[in-house]
Amino acid sequence: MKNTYQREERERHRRADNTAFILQAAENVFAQWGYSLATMDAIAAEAQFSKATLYRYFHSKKEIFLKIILNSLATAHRRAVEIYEKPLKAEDKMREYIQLIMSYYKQKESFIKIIFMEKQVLMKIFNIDLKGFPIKSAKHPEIPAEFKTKMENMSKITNAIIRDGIKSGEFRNVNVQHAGFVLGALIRGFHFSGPLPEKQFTVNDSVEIILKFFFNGIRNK
Amino acid sequence: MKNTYQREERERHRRADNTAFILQAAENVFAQWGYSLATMDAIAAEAQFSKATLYRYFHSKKEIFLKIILNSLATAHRRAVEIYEKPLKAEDKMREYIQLIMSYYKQKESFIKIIFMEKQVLMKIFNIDLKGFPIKSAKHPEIPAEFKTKMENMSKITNAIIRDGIKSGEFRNVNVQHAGFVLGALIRGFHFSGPLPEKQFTVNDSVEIILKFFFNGIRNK
Amino acid sequence: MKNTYQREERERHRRADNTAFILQAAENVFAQWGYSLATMDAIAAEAQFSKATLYRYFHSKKEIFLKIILNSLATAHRRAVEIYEKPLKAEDKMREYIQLIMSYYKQKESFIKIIFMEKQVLMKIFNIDLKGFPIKSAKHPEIPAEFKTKMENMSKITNAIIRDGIKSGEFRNVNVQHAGFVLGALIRGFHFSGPLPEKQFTVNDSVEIILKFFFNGIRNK
Amino acid sequence: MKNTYQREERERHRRADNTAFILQAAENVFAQWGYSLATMDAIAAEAQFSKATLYRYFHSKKEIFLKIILNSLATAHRRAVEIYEKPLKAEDKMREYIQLIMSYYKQKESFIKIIFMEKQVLMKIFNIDLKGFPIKSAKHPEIPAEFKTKMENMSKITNAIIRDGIKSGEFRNVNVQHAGFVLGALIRGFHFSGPLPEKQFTVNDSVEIILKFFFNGIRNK
DNA sequence: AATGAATGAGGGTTCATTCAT
DNA sequence: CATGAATGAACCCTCATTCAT
Repeated sequence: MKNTYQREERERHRRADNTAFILQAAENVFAQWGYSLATMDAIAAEAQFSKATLYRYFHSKKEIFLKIILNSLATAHRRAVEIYEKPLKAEDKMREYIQLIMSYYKQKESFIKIIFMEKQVLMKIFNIDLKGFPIKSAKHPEIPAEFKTKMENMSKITNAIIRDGIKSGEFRNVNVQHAGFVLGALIRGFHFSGPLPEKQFTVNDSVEIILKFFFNGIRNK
Repeated sequence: MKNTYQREERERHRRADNTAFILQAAENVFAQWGYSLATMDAIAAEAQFSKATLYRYFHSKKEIFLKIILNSLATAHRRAVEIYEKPLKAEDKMREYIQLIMSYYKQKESFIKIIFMEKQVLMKIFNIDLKGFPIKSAKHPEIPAEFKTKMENMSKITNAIIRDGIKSGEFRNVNVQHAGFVLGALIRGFHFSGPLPEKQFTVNDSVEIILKFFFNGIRNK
Repeated sequence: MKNTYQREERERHRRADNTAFILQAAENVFAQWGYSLATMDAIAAEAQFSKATLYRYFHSKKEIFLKIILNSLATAHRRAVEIYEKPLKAEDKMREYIQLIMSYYKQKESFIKIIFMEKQVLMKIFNIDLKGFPIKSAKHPEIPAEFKTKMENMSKITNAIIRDGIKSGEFRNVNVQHAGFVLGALIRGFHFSGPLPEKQFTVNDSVEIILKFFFNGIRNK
Repeated sequence: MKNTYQREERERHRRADNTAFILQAAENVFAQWGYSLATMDAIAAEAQFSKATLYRYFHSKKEIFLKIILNSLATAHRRAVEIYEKPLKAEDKMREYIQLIMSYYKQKESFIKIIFMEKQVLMKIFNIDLKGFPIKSAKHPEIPAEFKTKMENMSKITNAIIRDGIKSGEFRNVNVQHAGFVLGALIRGFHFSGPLPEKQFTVNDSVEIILKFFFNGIRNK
């Protein structure tokens, strides 16, 4: 009896391990090639598994991609909350927050791209066709909601940091929504800096530049 | 209904330049699907031409894409120069410039996204393989240079406006390179605002928000 | 352990078998249609595989064709050497040699025809463009050399037989190069007898007729 | 009245001229590329006509090819008859005949190839499918007969020359059918000498070598 | 459980042929 | 008559997915 239980336990562990391992391999491949150009062959090779084995752990390429995005968002969100709860003044929270997001973007390159690409592409991945009808038996119909919630929560944290900064007198009494959006835009814009290799700042440099300008502006007083 | 309208549209172009028409159709498709997911079938359908006909006007999918990028850049660059040469003070030049770029991004739909997000694809299109060696008899060998130049010129204009503003005392003595990059990032970031439909600002609102924060910062003095 | 080994062995066999099987099917199709008119669909149908499966075994149509040519030449060459090394007088060696080549031509159906008739195609297959410059990253760059060598070796054997016959006094002191070429031409000419169904000799009849005329000529002395 | 007649005459002339001109252009293209690789675009370019115009003079690529073959055969046949009727001794007739055929082969390269290619390919061109049923409305159902007759007539002339030579005592009393076939094979074999560029004899050299060996054989007496 | 083998459904591209002026 | 424009049908090849062991 105990034997059986242990065996199952072991199995479950192995399965979980393999799942994580494959996801990591897939992440590498997606990061290098983007979604369309990444092939299951490449993922299988990276994971040192056979292609068919991937299908024992995931239903489809889409599902793998989805899992990675959601895992990824969950992690980022968790860390953002941790930062928010630290006993720091707003400026320092914001510094850490920007640092987090920028590293996150850098690390999760390809997914971030897809997220910010056109809705339709994301929806294609989500098995939803463009007229609004689900394509055949959509296997993950509610997932976009989960995705959406996670995304919104991230921006709520940004806004909260700013609001606290205003309350504490560190920041001017700016429109919080606007300021939050501007900060998000700055980070996004720094990340998606185009195909030209010049002007590549390190994460730390980026953070300081963003902060300097976001705090001070350029106007001469 | 849309069909009929498009057919008529095409009729009107009868003896005129189908090239432009196809490019526009392709632009729509690319904007919606990105490069890899866009098919020649889809482009043909959008243009109301047969797939084979596309090949009367362009050698390949790559070439179509390339033409769109370059046309697009050329137009934007021309307008940017016009603005720069207007006799305005820096703040107003900057306002017009931001307005131009934002409308341009909006008009070219999310097509611009591909430039900023699908580096791999872009390199494939430019006949450059990912290990850095050019592949076979590239039919557009100098085009990356042209592309690069255009892109750089755009950022030179941004920098020039800022530099002039500093000289005239309108702006603080900030690092011009950094300021230029921050401004570009702001614009890009505003445009690539992700799949969530909330917080969609009009172009004019966007411009004012960008200006306000870029000029003043959020720090309380 | 032994089981595993045997399984692997079996697998290896099956793979080799399939490869051979596909090559045979392709040979039939090429023989019937020539290179350009032969389609991968036809080869797949002949081999009772799906078209996609062919690409598990070969990279391209070119490669299939190439493999067939080289296999074919290698076999013929091996047999020709065997004959040459037999302890026979020149006339009998020549008889066997002619018989070999004719059966070989017959067995390889009119596939051989492509070698002798579709030079342009052959050069395309060898990744050599028609103006004489090699195209892109040729995957079989040395193969033409291998091919050429094999072809030349065949004619060297012909010449050797004739030279030996002259030395032994069986043949007149003719120009060896010319005689060898004439013999080769006779065999080719017998094989490529045109679309008219008449005058089809059996291999044996062909051999005897060739020998009779090649030895005696038609002049009255 | 006379005007009308002249106009028609002129028209007829021009049409005939254009036809001939296109045929010549097509011949050049076929000669260089073979049947499959030759495109209507290439023929149109060579003829300096538009592609559509070709279709005013011929129904299809096939028909063009067919016309060329038949014209070509007719010409060759006519010249062969002329030679046969010359008051020469058999050896000289044969020399001229071989010369004619070899030059003809050289000049009509690609067609000769097709003629000696597999029956099925030729039949495909003749609009006859492989099960023996004509494909749709075969536009030239009897043409193969015309073709066949011409081919047979050529070999009849060969045989006649040999037969006359035997009668006059110039040649030994060989089997005429065989000798004729051997001669034909020699010529074909010389022509289809494979993809290796070596051993390319001029027509005149070829003729002399063929004659020498065909007359004398290689046996030491 | 794991995997090598197999494939259906497309992808971009070409070309003989027809259409419309 | 001549032709530029248009296209359907096919071609070679790829890849996410399923099958069979």
